[in-house]
Amino acid sequence: MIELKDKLNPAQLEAVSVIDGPVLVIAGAGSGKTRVIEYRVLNLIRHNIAPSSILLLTFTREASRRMLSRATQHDSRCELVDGGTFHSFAYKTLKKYSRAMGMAESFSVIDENDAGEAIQRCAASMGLFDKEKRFPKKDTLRAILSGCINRNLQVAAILEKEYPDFIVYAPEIEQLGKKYAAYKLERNLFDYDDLLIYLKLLLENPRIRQRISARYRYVMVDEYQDTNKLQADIACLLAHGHNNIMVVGDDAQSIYGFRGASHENIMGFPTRFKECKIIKLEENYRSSQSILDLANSVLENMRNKYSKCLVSARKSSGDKPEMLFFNNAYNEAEWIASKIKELRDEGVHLCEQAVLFRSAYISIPLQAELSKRNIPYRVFGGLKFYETAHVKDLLAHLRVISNPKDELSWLRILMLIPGIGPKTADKVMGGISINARLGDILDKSFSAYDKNKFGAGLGKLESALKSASAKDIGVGERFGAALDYYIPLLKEKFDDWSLRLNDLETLRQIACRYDSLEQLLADFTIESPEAGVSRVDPGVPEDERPLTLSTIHSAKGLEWDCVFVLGLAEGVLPVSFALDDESEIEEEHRLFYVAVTRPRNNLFLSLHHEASRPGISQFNRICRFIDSPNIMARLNNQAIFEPDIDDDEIEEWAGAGRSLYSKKSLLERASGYF
DNA sequence: CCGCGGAGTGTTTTT
DNA sequence: CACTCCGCGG
Repeated sequence: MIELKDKLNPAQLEAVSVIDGPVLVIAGAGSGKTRVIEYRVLNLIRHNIAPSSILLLTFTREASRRMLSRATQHDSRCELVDGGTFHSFAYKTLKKYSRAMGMAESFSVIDENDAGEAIQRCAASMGLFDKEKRFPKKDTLRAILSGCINRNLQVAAILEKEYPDFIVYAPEIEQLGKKYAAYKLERNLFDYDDLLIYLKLLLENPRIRQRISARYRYVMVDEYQDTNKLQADIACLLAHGHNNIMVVGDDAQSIYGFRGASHENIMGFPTRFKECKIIKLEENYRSSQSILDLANSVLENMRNKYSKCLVSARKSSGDKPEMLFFNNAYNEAEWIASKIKELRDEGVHLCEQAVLFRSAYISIPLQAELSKRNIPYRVFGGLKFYETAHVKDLLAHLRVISNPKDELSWLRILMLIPGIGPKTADKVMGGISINARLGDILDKSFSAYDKNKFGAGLGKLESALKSASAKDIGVGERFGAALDYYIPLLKEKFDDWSLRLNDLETLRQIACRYDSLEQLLADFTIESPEAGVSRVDPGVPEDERPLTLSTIHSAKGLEWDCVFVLGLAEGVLPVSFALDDESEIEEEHRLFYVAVTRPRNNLFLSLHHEASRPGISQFNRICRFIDSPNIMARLNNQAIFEPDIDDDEIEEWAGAGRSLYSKKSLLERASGYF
């Protein structure tokens, strides 16, 4: 039996030992936050609290899985703890109470793309695009409406702040929001925001709330600094009956402001729960003192003063972080790839190294270089597997089986049929009464078009959907039926169909593991699996696991021995869109802080002079968060890499379409004299 | 009315 | 580059 006091420092032990009542844990980077949650779960269970009455809400499913699997190693009962993201918890709970709420029993969760599509249809039906051609586009409309919900603001307030050009359209956009809400309800569609809205609504009913909070007697929320108003309300409602709520977070690591996260949540927690115990964890177990010195200097430079100073628990000060400058993205990629190899040869496994960046596109030259050198890697963040066209196409066929009212998926699959475009799809859709059952739709609505030129295509779809929706077959078989039908269309639609077919085969393997089609579809939207790799397989030995490439956002809460942060130039980090807004710059600054606090031993910061992409301006100045004396003093080597190149190499560059400067940057420089 | 090709536009971070 | 929008030929 593990003695908690042997494993924890006094502050951690205090947090872990609390059984009842509200607790706020302010946990600096690397201060053992994960450890606190892990042992607190264990401690609760040792006090004979039923594991199933503990609820652990985290930001990613991966995070909750990680914490629970560690706790489970100490005590197998920990496996029964309920956990997940706010969105997945909302889905699960709403599913259970949907009838009580007066909604359909089964519903589909739609992603942002589909949400945009739905909004466009609503706006079009209201004639909003006819009157004014300057009316915002669907993605902007979606962002505005979602902003209202996640930031708890009126349409006019969002417009004023973010889209001043569109202020005149406030009344129309408000109407659109109502129309869109009705559209989704009629068709059993929930977008990400609806999951939270309706969960909150559910919890506002006293009887249901009592029931749910009796079920979850102990609530824990990780990364509380990144919750928005709606999520904080949900957490508080859950704790309403018993006040047994522990929230853990670090205001200096708040990086989801764009999604409505508000530091007021974590700051206001003691006001919301008057008896709340506040525990601060400041001792850092992760990084060497040299890295922490840098991190502390970063904190010092922030406008918002975070009362924090990380102290290393480790003895040696370690290597100073390095700052590297490169002429172009290719030099940078080459250098990093060879350094990674070098470190691996010195015994740092690839899985103990990571490369972090602000935006996914920054990593593309590096990905090419890694592939060239046969260094295996995994990419987190950026484009999602389930968002690719072929995956969405295939899933749409399954979605209409699961929810025949899903107009968006119907339109998608109808338009795949040769000869059917938007107009015809709409017409066929009109024949599909939104109250109809799948069998009726297939039997009645489709046969009307037998004589049309696309009748044969429709017929094939009909029989495919019939076999995919047959009774008493497994999810894998349904998937297979849809895939058989889709393959010819896939080949027709994409030149690179064989790669895409591979993806779909992988997907089929995943589908086979599910008992419920609805759950499969929900998981894909709410907790997207990574491309190809479902999870880190514990069977794979450490030295064969791949390198991690990740956005800084997706790297939150994780750590590695050795971390590279690339693209540290103005306009990349901080991103160009943030440059004229002080609070957004602050968030970029915190993002930089998150990045530098990931490594245990080695940190390499780098930038290249030319970020050339069509349509994007050039960024040549070093990131402002580094460009200050107290930061520079913490960095080593500041070497400027301008490797000698010979004529052959210049030839090679020209052949590969590379150049030192883009046309645009040449022009900028030339005109800079005037 | 479909679907193709060309022009034009705007590029973040995540559930 | 990737995506949308527009105009034209079939």
